[in-house]
Order: sequence, then C-alpha cells, then structure tokens
Amino acid sequence: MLRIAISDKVIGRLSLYRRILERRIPKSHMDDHIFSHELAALCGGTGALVRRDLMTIGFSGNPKKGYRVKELLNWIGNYLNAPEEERNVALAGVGNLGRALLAHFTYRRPKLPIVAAFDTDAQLLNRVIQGCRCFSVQQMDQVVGQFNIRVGIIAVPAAAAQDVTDRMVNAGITGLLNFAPVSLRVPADVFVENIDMTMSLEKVAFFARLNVKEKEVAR
Amino acid sequence: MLRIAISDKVIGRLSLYRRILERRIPKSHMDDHIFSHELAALCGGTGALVRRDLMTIGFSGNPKKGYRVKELLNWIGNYLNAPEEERNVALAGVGNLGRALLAHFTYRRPKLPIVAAFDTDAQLLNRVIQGCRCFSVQQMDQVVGQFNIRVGIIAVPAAAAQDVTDRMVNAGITGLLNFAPVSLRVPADVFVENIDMTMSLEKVAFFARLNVKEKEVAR
DNA sequence: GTAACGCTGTGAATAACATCACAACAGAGA
DNA sequence: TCTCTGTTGTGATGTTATTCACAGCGTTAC
Ligand SMILES: NC(=O)c1ccc[n+]([C@@H]2O[C@H](COP(=O)([O-])OP(=O)(O)OC[C@H]3O[C@@H](n4cnc5c(N)ncnc54)[C@H](O)[C@@H]3O)[C@@H](O)[C@H]2O)c1
Ligand SMILES: NC(=O)c1ccc[n+]([C@@H]2O[C@H](COP(=O)([O-])OP(=O)(O)OC[C@H]3O[C@@H](n4cnc5c(N)ncnc54)[C@H](O)[C@@H]3O)[C@@H](O)[C@H]2O)c1
Repeated sequence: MLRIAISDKVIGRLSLYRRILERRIPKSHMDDHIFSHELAALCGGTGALVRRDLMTIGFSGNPKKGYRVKELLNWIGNYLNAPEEERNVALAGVGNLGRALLAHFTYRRPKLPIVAAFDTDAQLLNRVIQGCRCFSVQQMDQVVGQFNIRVGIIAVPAAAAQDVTDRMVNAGITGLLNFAPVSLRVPADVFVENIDMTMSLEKVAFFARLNVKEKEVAR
Repeated sequence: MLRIAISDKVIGRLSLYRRILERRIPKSHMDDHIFSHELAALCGGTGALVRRDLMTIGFSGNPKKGYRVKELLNWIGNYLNAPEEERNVALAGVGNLGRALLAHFTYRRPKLPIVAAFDTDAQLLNRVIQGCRCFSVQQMDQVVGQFNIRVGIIAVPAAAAQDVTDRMVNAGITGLLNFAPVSLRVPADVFVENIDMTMSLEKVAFFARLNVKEKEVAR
C-alpha cells in the first residue's frame, strides 16, 4: 500500500467517514451499500469530494449500487492504521481538560487508548484516573518507552507546554495533539495538530455578530 | 469599517495575533513595535502572511520600525468585536467537557463570558457551577432572550446535539461551537465551527506512524 | 436483448490560500 | 544632505483544495 504525500485534510475526512459508517452499520446489512452523495450528506460535504477522497486511497465503488459499506470500512481502517500497529497515547496535564479527555477516550475509543498520564501535581502521582495511571514528568522516557507510545496529548498550561513537548519528543513521541494556546517548536519529523478552542470561539463570536447585524454572507 | 467577505482563516489568525500580543504587552512599552517576521515566529507562520492579514483589515506599519503593538491591538479588537457588542455565550451540556470549558472560559476570557448553561440532568438544575447557573433546556428561549445571547457551545452527546441546536437557533443564537461528532443542520445564516477531537487525534496517530516507520514527508 | 437511468471515476476548471519578489520608503549613520 | 539598510505593502505567481462536467458503466425494467 503506497501512502505518499497525502494531505491531512483527506486523512481527517477519512476518519470522519469511518465514524459515520460505523454508527450506521448496526442497522444495516453487512453488505449494505452507500452512495457518495449519501455519505456526503451525513458528513456535510459534497459527493464529488467523497468520491475523490475514496479515489485517493484507491477504493472503488459500483456505478449502480455505490460503495459497499463493510469493504469501505475495512479499506479505510487498513489505510489509517495498519492492523498490527501500536497506537498507545500519552496525556500530559491531568487538569480539567485532561480529565475530560481521559473520561471520553477511555471508554469511547479503545483503538486509541490513553495508557499513561503525566502531571507535576504531587497529589496525582501514581493515582489511577479513569483506568489510567499518573506518572511524574521525570518518568517520561521510561514510561513512553515501556508502552511504546508514539502519540501525545498536550493539556498543560501554556507556560509548561514547550517543556512537556521537549520531554515527549525526546522520549520518542512523533505526533502531538496540542490544546495549549502556543506554537510548539518541534523537529521537522514530528507532526503537531493544534486545537485552539479560544480561537474557535472567537471566530464563532465574530461570524455570529455579522449574521445578526448585517445579514451578509461572509464567505 | 467595511467588513465583507473575509475568510474564517484570517479571523482565526487575527484572534491568535491578538492573544500573542496581549501576552507580550506587560513586558513592553505601550509604544513598542513589532516586525511582521517577529509576530510570525511567535505564532508559527510567515512574515508575508502576517502582513497580508494586517493589510486585509487595513492596518499599516512603518517600514523601519514595524507595527505599533498597542495600536494594532486596538485595531484588531475593533475589527473582531465592535466595542459596544454583546458577547454573551451559552453552553449546552455540563458534562466532563462542559465543566472544563466553564472553568477555563470563566476565569480566562471575561470578554466572552459563558452566562448560562443548559442540561437535562435534574441534578444540575439551578445549580451554579463556576459562577454559571444551569437551566433546563425548556428555558432556552427565555434565558437566551434575557441575556441577549448570540453564541452557543454544544457539548452534549451526539444523539442530543441536533435537538439542542434547533432550540438554540430558535431562541436566536446565530453562531455555534460544536464539539459533538455530528454534522449539524442549521439555517444558512447560522455559523457553525466544529471541533472534532477524535478526528484530530486520529490524524495525529496517522502521521505519527508515518514519521516513525518510513521517515517520509507526507505533506 | 437492449434501452434508459443514474452513479462512479476522473481530467479539467475554478476557487481559496499562501508565498515570492520587489518597488517604495523610513530612518540611521556619515 | 546623501547613501545604505532592512522592512512594509502588494501585484504576480505558485500551490493546494474543491467543484464541474461528462464519458463509461452496471443494473434494472421490459
Ligand atoms: N479547559 C478548557 O476548556 C480549555 C479551553 C481552551 C484551552 N485550554 C488549554 O488546555 C490546557 C489545559 O487546560 P486545563 O483547563 O485542563 O488546565 P488546568 O489548570 O485545569 O490543568 C492543567 C494541569 O496541568 C498540570 N501541569 C502544570 N504544569 C505541568 C507540567 N510542567 N507538566 C505536567 N503537568 C503540568 C497541572 O498540575 C494541572 O493538573 C491549557 O493550556 C489551556 O489553555 C483549555
Ligand atoms: N470529553 C471529551 O474529551 C470529548 C472528546 C471528544 C468529543 N467529545 C464530545 O463532546 C460532547 C460532550 O462530551 P462529554 O465528555 O462532556 O460528555 P458527558 O456525557 O460527560 O456530558 C454530556 C452532558 O450533556 C447532558 N445532556 C444530555 N442530553 C442533553 C440534552 N438533550 N440537552 C442538554 N444536555 C444534555 C448530560 O446530562 C451531560 O451532563 C459529546 O458529544 C462528545 O462526543 C468530548
């Protein structure tokens, strides 16, 4: 399976398609089919884009019936995560947000388990929260190595984010999901995805106002 | 101030610039200056893009000194939120994530206060959490009207998201920040920003794996 | 068998976004 | 005053993402 130069937008949508289809599968036959425009409607996109995305991962459908749901799920699954792959995740910062993430991902996404948490708060050390043990950040190397962790989540205050990032990268983590509102400096081979909730909320506030005041379409 | 057809990416970056500059201002003179490339370094972008963004909102700098920080802050502020504007926010879903959001935005962002929360859990009704009172979703119209709320945050389970959305839109909310992993159907004049943490985490897992296994640049 | 239908797969067109590159310019220094 | 420096502002250009549009095809209906 060749997997060169694929944009992160496409990866995001593939993950979305998979989740939508998974939610659909219980109430459908194994060999149910779906049209590109149906899938598009479910995820808020266009049929053409769905078809192109599936084309880029080399999956093809049938002009009269659409795409076989089960096959497509397998295909996306194989593409996004090679079956034998380790997918353990580490969390840094067991505060309000970190706890919410633990609660959510522990019981909703067993394919991406958060297997270790790190915090500086001595109160948390060695406690188990949502089935996940808290370690000191000094233990990063050891724990990341032991669990063979490749993915990290940064949910510490902005001031601590770069330090925690450096520790994670040193320990061998190559992908980061960052909630802290700072731009992380990492080596070129480390992938960083930022989620900036404050920025998103301000965007919403801006466009909400436009709508109500001027009724003009801003985009 | 004319404000037509501006992309949401630009709005997002302007909000980012503002936050970076605000963090900088305590340790600088009121009349400190900053170059486009300095701001770019702080937010992980390029000087050219910073200049273009500032150009699109009509702010100009000085070829020898750069941009006046204080003036720029004011300019962005005026652009993003007209000074007299109401910016009250409503939260739907006071679960793990909702509570984290309340804790964060209540003390960090007084300019975008969450003034009301909604939940179906009877235990929560009329309780005050992080200074924010919980209402029943039946009271949506009344409360949203009373506080003149325009912005809503959806942090309820996916199955309840569309129902809560409809109530919010009916009550007059015109901008939504949606954390539920579903595509919300809203009238064309309502702005929706989705934050899909699961999708983001899967993206990270995908690219993390690429880096470690094949060392190829995928983007 | 065959005609008609409506979807897929995809090159081409378009749109959105970001970068390049440089003229114009403000200030520093002599 | 004049030159030199390094930045701004911005048209031109490049890049990436999405949509258009339609040939080709599998299926169904008759
Ligand atoms: N909670 C939200 O809704 C929200 C919204 C937007 C952004 N954020 C961002 O997410 C991050 C976390 O937010 P939060 O609300 O959970 O904060 P929080 O203060 O509740 O939790 C932070 C946790 O990080 C720990 N910590 C501090 N320094 C550390 C270090 N060097 N190494 C390891 N752990 C350390 C603290 O002990 C604490 O447990 C922050 O950067 C915040 O800006 C949060
Ligand atoms: N917590 C996370 O880290 C996380 C991560 C990714 C996505 N999400 C999404 O965010 C949303 C909230 O997650 P959570 O972890 O806070 O869930 P949660 O179960 O902890 O909280 C959900 C809250 O919504 C309330 N609720 C249920 N139905 C409601 C309705 N019709 N009207 C109003 N309130 C209602 C519940 O009483 C509960 O308080 C979910 O859609 C989840 O998929 C959360």
